[in-house]
Amino acid sequence: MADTKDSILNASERLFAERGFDAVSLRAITTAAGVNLAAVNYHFHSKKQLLQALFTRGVQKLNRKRIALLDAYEAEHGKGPVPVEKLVRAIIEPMFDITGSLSKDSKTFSMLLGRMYSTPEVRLDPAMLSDIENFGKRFEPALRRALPGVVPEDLYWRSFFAIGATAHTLASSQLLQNLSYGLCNPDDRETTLKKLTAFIVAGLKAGSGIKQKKAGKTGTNRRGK
Amino acid sequence: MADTKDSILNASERLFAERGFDAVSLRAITTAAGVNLAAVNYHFHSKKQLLQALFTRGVQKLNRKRIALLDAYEAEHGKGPVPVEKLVRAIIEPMFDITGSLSKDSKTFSMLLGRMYSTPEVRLDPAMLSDIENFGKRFEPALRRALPGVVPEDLYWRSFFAIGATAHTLASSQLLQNLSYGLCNPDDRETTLKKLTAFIVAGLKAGSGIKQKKAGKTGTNRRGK
DNA sequence: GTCTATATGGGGATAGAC
DNA sequence: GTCTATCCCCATATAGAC
Repeated sequence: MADTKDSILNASERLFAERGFDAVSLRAITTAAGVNLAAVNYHFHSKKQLLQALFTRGVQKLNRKRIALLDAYEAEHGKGPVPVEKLVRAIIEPMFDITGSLSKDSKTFSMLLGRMYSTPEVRLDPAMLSDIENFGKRFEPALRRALPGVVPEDLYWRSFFAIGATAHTLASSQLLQNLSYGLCNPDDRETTLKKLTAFIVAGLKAGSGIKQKKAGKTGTNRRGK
Repeated sequence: MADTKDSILNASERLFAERGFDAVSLRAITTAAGVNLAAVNYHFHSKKQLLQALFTRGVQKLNRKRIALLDAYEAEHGKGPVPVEKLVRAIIEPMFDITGSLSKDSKTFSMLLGRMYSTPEVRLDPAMLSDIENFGKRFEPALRRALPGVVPEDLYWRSFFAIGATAHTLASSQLLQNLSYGLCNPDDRETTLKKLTAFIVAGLKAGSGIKQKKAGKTGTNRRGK
């Protein structure tokens, strides 16, 4: 049985993901976790630091899985570059996998993660920072090799956009079902992953075949200005 | 001159965008607006409905501009389809333009809009709904024509991802500056637009038809399931 | 480590004079 | 329409017994 601390983490992960940080009171958390109200402040010192701990735990789990996938792919491809498709997959797939500790709801932390990017309450603590650095050190070179035609600046831009698409998918996938009049089913994990990966890969590769979009040649993209 | 109601709208637009809905008190709003505390409830009945009004006002402004742009592009292209690039541009560009009523800060509503998608407090009121419908009725056919190779289901998926990329850019562009160690400058509006448009267009077109994306050796795009 | 009880403060909303 | 004063609730956080 999870001890008090873990119960709190698991309950708050779910609640924050569902309702957002401000909308969830400590009372709601402790009730859901079956622990005493004062336990949160005893174990985490404050509500903010609880959120902090939550993210740190989640991001670490996440990056461990990502790097494991990358390791596998790199082994598979020997000295050649790992194709972009697989790199994107390695980064994104774990975000749709994380089960927190509740086996029934598979998307709790992912939803929370989707919210994180627009959650100013979260500050990067040292543990999380070093974790993110490790992640970057592993994936950046791999991406560079896989996309030799994309200059570093663009690689940042595009990765940033990719994060946005992913975060939005994690946080608001329900919206898609409405917008598409039921045509798209975001609860189908594998389909979602496939569509998202295809979109991101295309965006990352954009125009990397032949022409650069720098001033000079206008190529197919005529800007009427 | 802005009357009380508008002062409240403008002040709250800025504050909500900067700090988020819950983090901004009515007292902060009325102080910033230079009006009395009770004025908010007098004019908007509640804090939630203030947010509502804010979104309705913003979305209407936004869609008016978008449709005007589309009109212009369609006139320009006669009976032929408007290229995807321009459609994307017509949708996205106004989001980076909106100045609210504060001439000095150009991104207030846009940032707020970026947050909206993960803001459960917002419910679509009738005015906003009909507005969004008009928007869809104008742009959906145009997109279909511009992307004949993309099945409707995928068009929804991809538009959804595009929204995510855009929202993220609007809401957290500051993040990019850090992630890229200063290499990318998200305050440069025109560059941001160009990069974002290129990314989205590539994602929308992904694997459609023949004419684009030859990424050399990794171009093994196994389609079909 | 866990609980009860409480301190302390801020929040949204309103009543009612002007 | 605008203001003052206030109500009342609910939040986080802590003190101190067990």
